[in-house]
Amino acid sequence: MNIKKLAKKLGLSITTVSRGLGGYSDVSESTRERIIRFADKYNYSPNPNASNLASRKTNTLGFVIPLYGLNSNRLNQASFFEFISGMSEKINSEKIQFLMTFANTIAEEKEAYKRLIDVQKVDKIILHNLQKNDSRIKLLQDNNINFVGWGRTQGKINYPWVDLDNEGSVDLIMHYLFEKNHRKIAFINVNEKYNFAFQRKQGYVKFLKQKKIKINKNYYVTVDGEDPELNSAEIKKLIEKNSKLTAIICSSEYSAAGAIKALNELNLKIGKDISLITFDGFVVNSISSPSITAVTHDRKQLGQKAIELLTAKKRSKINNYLAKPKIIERGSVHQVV
Amino acid sequence: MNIKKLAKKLGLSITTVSRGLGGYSDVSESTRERIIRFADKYNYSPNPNASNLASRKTNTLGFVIPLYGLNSNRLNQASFFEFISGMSEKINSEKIQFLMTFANTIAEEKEAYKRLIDVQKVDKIILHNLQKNDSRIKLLQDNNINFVGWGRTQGKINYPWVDLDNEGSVDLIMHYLFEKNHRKIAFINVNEKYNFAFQRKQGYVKFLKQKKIKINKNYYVTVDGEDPELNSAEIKKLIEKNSKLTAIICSSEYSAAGAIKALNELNLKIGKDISLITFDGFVVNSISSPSITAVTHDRKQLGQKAIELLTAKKRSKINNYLAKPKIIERGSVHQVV
DNA sequence: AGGTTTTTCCAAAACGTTTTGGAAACTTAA
DNA sequence: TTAAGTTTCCAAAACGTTTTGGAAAAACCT
Repeated sequence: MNIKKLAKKLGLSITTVSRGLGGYSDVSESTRERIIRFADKYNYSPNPNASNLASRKTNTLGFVIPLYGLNSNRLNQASFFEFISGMSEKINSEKIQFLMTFANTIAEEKEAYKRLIDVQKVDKIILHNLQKNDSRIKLLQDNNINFVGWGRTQGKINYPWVDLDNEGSVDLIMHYLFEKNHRKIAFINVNEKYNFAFQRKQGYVKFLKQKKIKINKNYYVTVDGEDPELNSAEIKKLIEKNSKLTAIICSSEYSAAGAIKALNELNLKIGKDISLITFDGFVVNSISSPSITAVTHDRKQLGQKAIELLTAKKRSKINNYLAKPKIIERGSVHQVV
Repeated sequence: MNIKKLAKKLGLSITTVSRGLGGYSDVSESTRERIIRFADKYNYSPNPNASNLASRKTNTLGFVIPLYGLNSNRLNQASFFEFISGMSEKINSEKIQFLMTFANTIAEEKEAYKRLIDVQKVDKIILHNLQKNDSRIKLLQDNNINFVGWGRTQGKINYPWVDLDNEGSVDLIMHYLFEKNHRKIAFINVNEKYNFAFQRKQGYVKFLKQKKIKINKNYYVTVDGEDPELNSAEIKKLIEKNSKLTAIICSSEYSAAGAIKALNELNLKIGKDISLITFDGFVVNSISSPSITAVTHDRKQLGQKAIELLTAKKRSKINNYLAKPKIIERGSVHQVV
């Protein structure tokens, strides 16, 4: 079934059928309804290749998943599912094609974006894991690609984005811990080249400054996900060195896992001898006992918003969305006496 | 840049350029090289929409990820990444478009397949989570879709597939445990409607029969991923009831997590008081201390093989691939004295 | 040299849409 | 009643490829 046959069955021109389905005002309401009824009946739906070709668009959204660095560890990959499945829902209601691709190295990632643009001819992209100064933005703008960032940069460039409230999250956590009388709080962050990590550090630093507490450099460390053994060891060292520590904040699933392991090995009871609070905790909380208190964002909604911004017709003033952090209390944070 | 402009620059016809890039024998080697050189120079790559339209193919591969039942739990979603990233590598070298979609319910999943076929016009599909008798196979065959199954059914239908060696894996585990003098071995499986779960049970049953050990029905239980609390509770009950148990096999990340939690709560030391061995263990092993011994398959390779079978030109006799299971020893299995 | 085969190229049709620039039919205004 | 405007439709061009059915040129025989 194609538009030609359908037009014949309807006794209409191809043009009218096309415009009718497209919802244009130059076809009367009554015939439009008839067209849609027939399209339904004969299970017609326009060939996307022909449609895209004719309309000089591709209507295709590209998404690159990096599997190196931070995301080389499976624990940290969990959050993608949430985000992507959020996007997916919105994508299905628009008529967008969703193209996903993986990259095992930085080189591959760059290659992947080029491929998406040059070969696959995507005209939309969701950019993520933004660096402080991200060269990809220029690439996309130069190629006139409609994009939304999942994350912000530090540059002055104005572009639509959605993001977690990274600074706010840490602030929220710090307030929460402070109320439970924690004062010696370690923060295990990820590499600050990721802007979200930098923002989280800002939250930590600003809170302490505001409370006029001198920052103890031994309490702050960054770990990447690349070497699992190193991770746990690093954290263990941190805890051993700083015996007065009462709480640990983890910026990734991966470091939370490392922390749990380290604390177990040091025979410190989580939620009793020492407190642990993590970002996300998608995975770790279903394993550890007690479950781990976490700060989370609705990542599914974040994915939905990203698509909304991407497909918004009028470039309205509000071209971004900041998710609200929420603390989910479980059993891993105790009151200091 | 398009083929017309490129042809002009080359002083050749559009046909020759197209056929040259397509590697047809009716363009001489020397001009073909020239064409490719020019294509490279002017960064030309054919518009996939036009190309697919003209060649009456879509060259698009569809993949549906279910997020309900077994896969509603994030722990169990980890294995998808491996498989998909394996596919991805092969997909990039062929010129296939990869379309992914999510489904939160069975109804949505059925809808998703229909959508892929009717609307998105995919002509290739990787089918997975196969049921014992899977109605989707007929749907795909009726619609003349080229597909490869990740998993087998019980029907007699001949179709290309890749799969884990489910029966063999359990057999391998049982031998392994047996050699360490385990005799009271529980098996926490997932719902047997999934054929892979059924196959794993077969492995368990057959081994015990072969060893002439009567099957203790209390030692076998299935848990889905839908209710986290239930999961851990169920497993706890199983352990409490059967105090002679020396080892537990878990058929999913999720039940392994439940088991770890249950054992912790019962104050049983893993790898000392009781042994634990799990399928995959992608996630759990990086958290638990001691790490969990696991049986694994190379899922990345599985994804690669799936694409290989999908794109194989000649339907050769060998249209399937069974991955080899491997036990990765960590610290969670002890010797029974 | 003349005929035959092989190699190398190309013009034109086709794929299934969308969009442009009217034209016909119907309404409204004077 | 007629001119002007509005509504509703459509023919034809365009999008960028692939493929078909030759034709010209070159190579090979005898």
